[in-house]
Amino acid sequence: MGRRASIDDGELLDRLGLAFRDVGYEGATLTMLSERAGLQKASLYHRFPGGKEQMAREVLEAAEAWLVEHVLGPLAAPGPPRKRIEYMVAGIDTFYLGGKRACLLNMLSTVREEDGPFTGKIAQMFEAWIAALSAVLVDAGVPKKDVRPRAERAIALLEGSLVLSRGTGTTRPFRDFLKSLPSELLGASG
Amino acid sequence: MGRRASIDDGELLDRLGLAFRDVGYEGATLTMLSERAGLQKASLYHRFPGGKEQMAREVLEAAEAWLVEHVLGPLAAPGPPRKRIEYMVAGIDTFYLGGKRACLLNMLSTVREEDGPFTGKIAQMFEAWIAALSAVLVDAGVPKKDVRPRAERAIALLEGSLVLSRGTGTTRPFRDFLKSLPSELLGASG
DNA sequence: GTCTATAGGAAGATAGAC
DNA sequence: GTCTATCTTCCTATAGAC
Repeated sequence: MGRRASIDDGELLDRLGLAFRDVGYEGATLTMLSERAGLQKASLYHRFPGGKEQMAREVLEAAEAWLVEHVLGPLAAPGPPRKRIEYMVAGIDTFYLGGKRACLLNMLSTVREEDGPFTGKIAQMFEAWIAALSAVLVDAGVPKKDVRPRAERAIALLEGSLVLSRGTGTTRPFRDFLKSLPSELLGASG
Repeated sequence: MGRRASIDDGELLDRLGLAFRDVGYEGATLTMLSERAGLQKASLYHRFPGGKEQMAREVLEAAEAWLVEHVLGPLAAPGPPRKRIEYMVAGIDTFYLGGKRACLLNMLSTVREEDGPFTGKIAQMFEAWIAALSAVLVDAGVPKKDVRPRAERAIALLEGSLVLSRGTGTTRPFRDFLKSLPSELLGASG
């Protein structure tokens, strides 16, 4: 066994994730990642032999695990649809720091090549989220043909409100979106 | 007078703009910009002594001019609100190539520093767009308190549908958004 | 496991001929 | 105005001590 790590894997991936979400994949330099992680570059390479790409991949996988546990899981749990959605809303608020942090899926879509190393996983995560929302809407008795469009619209509003919050320098678009999300999903009467 | 340019300024800014929208500011290398422009690096520097940052700034200014002419102008023109909105929809469809191209405002928000060189202009363009939409909604008789939120929501949906289209590898979210936009703005009865 | 130091290469930017 | 060739800086990645 080697020496104890000065920072545990979860905290490390958190910090790297915040960095990628601030400046994107290409914008994140090893020097910056090293500073935000509190580790020297060589130490990062010790933990991520695959370099920056591996860091981003593991960050994305950690985000996926988070999504499953705090969003997809609760959405699929038993209970009234409204409660499940409210639970998701709380999770989203935490994850995006009230609108102060961008979405990793958006920031990692900017990678150079046509089909970057994250394209597949990103599409998969969007699909899983939309599917989980759709299931709740079905349970809530939303008409079949409205289900998928409404779920997609909710995700688009989430992404867009984050873009707009970032672009205008205020978190209000995101906060307004979160407040309206339950009725957005369940219907204006909600 | 020097020699004739092998490509006019408008076309040049178009090509650079498409490049930035594909891979973002940090992701766009001078080599790539040179290839997509059809000019050598030194030629780009001749036209943009300020380098990559100046290129992006001028691209952003060109986008602003486009926005004013094809979106804000028509929105402010006389005529029935629905017609003005339909005109804007056509403009948006063209500009984003039916959902195949990302939004410059989103892609340039990823710049390194807290307050990057484009932050101010980006906020300004978002604000101008929201204001122009708000004016139309007022003309359409939308209740005062609903106007601004609804305009903001439309812009968020635009941005988000582009993110989702890019992330899932299909233009359907964007196309669905465009189709629903008029009634989104004018009310479900629209 | 973390560090300092450095290699190797790509990126932004410039010089000077045509 | 555009080009080829080059410079310099920054970035990714590695070597090797502790």
